[in-house]
Amino acid sequence: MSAHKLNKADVVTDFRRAQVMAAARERFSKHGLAGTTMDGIAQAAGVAKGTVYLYYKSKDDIFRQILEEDLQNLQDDTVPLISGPGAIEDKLRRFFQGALGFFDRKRDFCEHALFEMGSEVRKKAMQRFEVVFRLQVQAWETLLADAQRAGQIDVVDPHASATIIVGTASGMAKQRLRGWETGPVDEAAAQAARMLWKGLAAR
Amino acid sequence: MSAHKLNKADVVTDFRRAQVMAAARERFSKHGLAGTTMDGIAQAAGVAKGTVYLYYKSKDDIFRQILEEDLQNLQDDTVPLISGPGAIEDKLRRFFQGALGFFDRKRDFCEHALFEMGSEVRKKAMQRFEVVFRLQVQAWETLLADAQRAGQIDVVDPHASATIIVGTASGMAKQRLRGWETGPVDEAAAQAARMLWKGLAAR
Amino acid sequence: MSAHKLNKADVVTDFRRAQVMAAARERFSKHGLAGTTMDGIAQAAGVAKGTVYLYYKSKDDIFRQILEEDLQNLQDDTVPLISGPGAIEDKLRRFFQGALGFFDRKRDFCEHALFEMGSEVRKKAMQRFEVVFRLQVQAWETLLADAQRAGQIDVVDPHASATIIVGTASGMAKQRLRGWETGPVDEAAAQAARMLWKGLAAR
Amino acid sequence: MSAHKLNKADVVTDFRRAQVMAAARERFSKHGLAGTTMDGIAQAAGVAKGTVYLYYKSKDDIFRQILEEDLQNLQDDTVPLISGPGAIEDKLRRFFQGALGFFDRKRDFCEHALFEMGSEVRKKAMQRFEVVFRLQVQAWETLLADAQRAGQIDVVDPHASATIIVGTASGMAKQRLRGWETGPVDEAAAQAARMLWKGLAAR
DNA sequence: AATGAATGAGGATTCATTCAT
DNA sequence: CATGAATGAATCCTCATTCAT
Repeated sequence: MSAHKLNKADVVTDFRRAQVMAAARERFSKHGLAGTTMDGIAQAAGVAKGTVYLYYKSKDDIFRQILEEDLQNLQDDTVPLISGPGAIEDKLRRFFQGALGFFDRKRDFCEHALFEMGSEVRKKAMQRFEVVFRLQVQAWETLLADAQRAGQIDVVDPHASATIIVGTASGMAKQRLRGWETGPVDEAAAQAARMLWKGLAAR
Repeated sequence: MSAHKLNKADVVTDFRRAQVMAAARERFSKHGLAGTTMDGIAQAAGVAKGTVYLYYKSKDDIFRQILEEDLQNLQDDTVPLISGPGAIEDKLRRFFQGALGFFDRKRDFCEHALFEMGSEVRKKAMQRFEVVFRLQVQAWETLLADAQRAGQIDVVDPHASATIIVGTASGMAKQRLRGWETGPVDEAAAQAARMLWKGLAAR
Repeated sequence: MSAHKLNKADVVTDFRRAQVMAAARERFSKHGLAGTTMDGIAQAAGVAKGTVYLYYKSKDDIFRQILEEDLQNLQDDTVPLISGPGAIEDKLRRFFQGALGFFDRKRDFCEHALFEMGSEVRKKAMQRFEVVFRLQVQAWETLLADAQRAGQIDVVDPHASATIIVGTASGMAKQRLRGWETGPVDEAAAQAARMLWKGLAAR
Repeated sequence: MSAHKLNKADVVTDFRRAQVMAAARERFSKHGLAGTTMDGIAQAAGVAKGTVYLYYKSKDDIFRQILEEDLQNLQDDTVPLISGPGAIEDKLRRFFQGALGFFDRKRDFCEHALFEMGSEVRKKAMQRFEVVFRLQVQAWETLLADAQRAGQIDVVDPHASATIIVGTASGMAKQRLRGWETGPVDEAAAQAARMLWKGLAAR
């Protein structure tokens, strides 16, 4: 009875939070963390500056929450499929699609935000980032070790290979983030997957 | 013997510039661009605030010069060896060594600095970064195309492969930058080189 | 009754602007443009430094607005009466009253401010000043030329005479500004008017 | 033996002082008091900054001395001729020539400097200015009173008339200083003299 | 005497945060 | 709940002056 009952106050609260978050995302994307002002966020959100503080403790608080949301998305877009069903080569391709696609979508925000925070915030953010990274590596490592035992591939060091896979995805994502490579995500993902698969499968 | 005769003033100037730059590097590494104050730099350098301005025009100026120095190093550490003599597999290994080693050495500074600048500075820095990136990709692409023609390897798309090589190096560097992977540089480089080489050489 | 209905915000804004402007006027008068600090203005206005910036963009902005207000006053006090109705001798007297009286009232501010601004501001201010000057000369010139045609006076060069009238007023104003002459405005105006009138009317 | 014997040190000292003063005059003219830096003066003088301090105590000191020199010139150009021999109308003309010509020559410097100083310096400068002013008025007043007694003219109040004469000169000088009037000095002086003379001589 | 590197006080401006309405 | 005026700490940069060489 209570779990799904949202009273008007809750609805308004959710709406305001989303409204502010969207505005903040836009400003962070355009001007970076330091370059974004609470005035700017409030203005973009169409509310008064004081109102922002009703929903978020501070500028850092907003930033942290945007980051958390995005990293959760990245995790969801890349980790589950590794341990799911399917051929390894296929998973490789879909993994690259997920990672590259994510950063393609978040381009503007990531360009500024991922590395621009004060030491406190950055530490937290990096810890959260590390979680996603480790989950990705772990999932690949498990998969590769299993495949190795099953004689499907011949890798000496599953962990190192997993690290390389994840590193490649992240490095390619950065290139696309900067606009240095601009081809379609699917094609880039396919080529990376093919090349790494050959590297893994070759005797 | 006379061409490089430095008078005392020059020596002092060089010394001060280095002194300030070292101090700035330390502060940028610890606190990021926005978090570093000119007061802090001056204090760390053991000089008065005004003295810093005798050697650098502004905070951004210091930052830019550190960046330029570092990126030139990165370029020197990675590009020439690709077009130099040697076997491809060997070059792959040395390329990864250069890139990973560079970021290992610059860890603290890079952690903050590479992406944290105001939009003006960032734009410039990114352009400079892009130059190094393109030089790396270009060198690999040429090498791969040549090897392809010589029948040494079988790559469908030299540009895509070059991009993947460079992306892998950068992605692995970031992992090490963050401290998520900490093994010896040479080993990581060797494994990445071996895997990519198999991916390239496999029929 | 409704057209000029001011809501409370407007009233407060007007009050603050006036409050800051009055404080600034006082400081500029006492310490000149360069010698006046925003801290000083804020303190004199009894508000925080940041508050000053809510109402004026910069120190120069405040200065410019004070100047504009004063110059508009000077213009209103001297130009209209010249082309209005009345005898020339009477207009001369009232013109001197207007000009001398104006500077008597603004003594402190003018003492510093009229000439003390940075080259940018000064240029603008001088252009505005020139406008008032030209309006005064023009008005006198027209009047004298008309009177000449009507045979009331005998001036060879209406422009030169107009320039002398305006110059005399400004020169006498400066003397009073500096406190070098201190008699009543009306008397000084009357004497100048009488002397110039004799100079104009004499055959 | 000692009065006219300048040893080498004195010559150098005089040379340096003049060198610095000329440089300072140029900078003050171009950039105003606040806008002129000791660096700029030293550079323009072709000496090191420290050297400037060997010859002048401070920036204000330089400024004061330039001012003193100029005001002495103004005095010499205007006061003696009033009490010298000649017809009043002629003296009027030469007085205007002296005053207007002086400011024509010093245009650049005066434009900035006369009113731009900090309260201490200004006070001193204005006192010195007042001396010249009073000398001018006094000289005219004496002359007019004498002429009055001699029945040459008919002025009710010699002091007021003297004040007007001096005020007119100063006001016209300012107009020319600003570039609002640009005709030849002699012509402007002649016209002003003629008009004031008619004002004085008319019954 | 001459130098110019070093100093550091001083000032304009920004902006996250608070709080009275 | 919402507002936005007010705050003032924080920071970059300038430049007159000093002093060791």
